[in-house]
Amino acid sequence: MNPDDTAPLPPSRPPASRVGFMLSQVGALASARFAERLADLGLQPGDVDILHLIAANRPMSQQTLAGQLGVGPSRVVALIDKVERKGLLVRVRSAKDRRNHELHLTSAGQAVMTQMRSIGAAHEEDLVHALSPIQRHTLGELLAMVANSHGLTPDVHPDYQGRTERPQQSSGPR
Amino acid sequence: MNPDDTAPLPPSRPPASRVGFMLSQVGALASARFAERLADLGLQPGDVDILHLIAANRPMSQQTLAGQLGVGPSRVVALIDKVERKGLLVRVRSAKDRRNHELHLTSAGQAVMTQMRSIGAAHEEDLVHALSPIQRHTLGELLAMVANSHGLTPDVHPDYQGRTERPQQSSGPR
DNA sequence: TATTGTTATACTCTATAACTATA
DNA sequence: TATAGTTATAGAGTATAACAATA
Repeated sequence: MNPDDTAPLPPSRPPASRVGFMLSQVGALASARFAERLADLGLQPGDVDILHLIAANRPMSQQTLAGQLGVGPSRVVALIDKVERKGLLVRVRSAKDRRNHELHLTSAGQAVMTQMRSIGAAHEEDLVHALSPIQRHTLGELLAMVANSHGLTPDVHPDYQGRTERPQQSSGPR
Repeated sequence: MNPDDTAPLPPSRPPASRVGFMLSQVGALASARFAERLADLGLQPGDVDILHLIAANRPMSQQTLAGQLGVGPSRVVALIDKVERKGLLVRVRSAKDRRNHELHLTSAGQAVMTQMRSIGAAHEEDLVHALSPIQRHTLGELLAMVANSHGLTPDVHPDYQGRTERPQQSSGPR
């Protein structure tokens, strides 16, 4: 099947009028499937965001992390406790300012980030296994156009911000 | 720009290798934007699921609704209380079996469902405004292929089921 | 006095289990 | 005894405010 074919589709799935719903639906599937793969590594989705942020900007203070995540400092305490208990990061008192906790990835934390790249590839393959390479490319390009037009950046997932306002998760239109 | 062009993309957005992340990202955006529009009508995303289910299969008992939503009967009580307080549905004792509550949409509830169709169209237009009609069609077709290949049905959004297992919402891979 | 991180408190959401009224 | 719906209870998650250590 050629995705560029402009011939009308069978009425079971009206295409253009339900893109919003399908995006919401397939996006939720993608999130859920990825969460399952993370669980195999003993990780939760929120853990990944924290590890990525620290890896990209280390060492990082808890205040800075709170700002990046869009949550209050008190919540960061529990969030970090959890990941630290898994041995993926450590808090070290800053020598320059002893109020400050520097967050560092452990070697186990770095190993996990390497593992995540391979489960990401497997996730990708599972998700779009029904599409040909050209179709995958096309889908990626169209999604990037939509993402860019709404100011979504390639690296930031708006999960934490969305959790601030209720209701945070939604169905799409029917 | 032609989405079928197989030429390599600029490296800022590797297309095929990050479709999973972008699906999760754009899907979350679609859900959040739709939730905003619902809020203008005084509705929350969960309300919509309930109204749709009752509209499709009325009258409905609370037990049946609980089964469809994948939640326990006690939770349905609060869920329905909220929508009933908004005047969109009513509970009526069944004459045949007086233990049973039949759930019916009110005329206000039916009016809301009509309104939802128009906000759905506006939502759609906002979401994919950056795409040409042909590109929207292509995106819809590709998403439908992905959805069908994973057994997603055109009318059911897996939100409630996902809430059962923790963590329910997730980031995508980076 | 201001700032970093922590703890205390209250509030919401949800699941499980007891309860009632019907059958 | 079994079933539909309700209420009671307990646990998790999170936001706000009070607090201790450091600057």
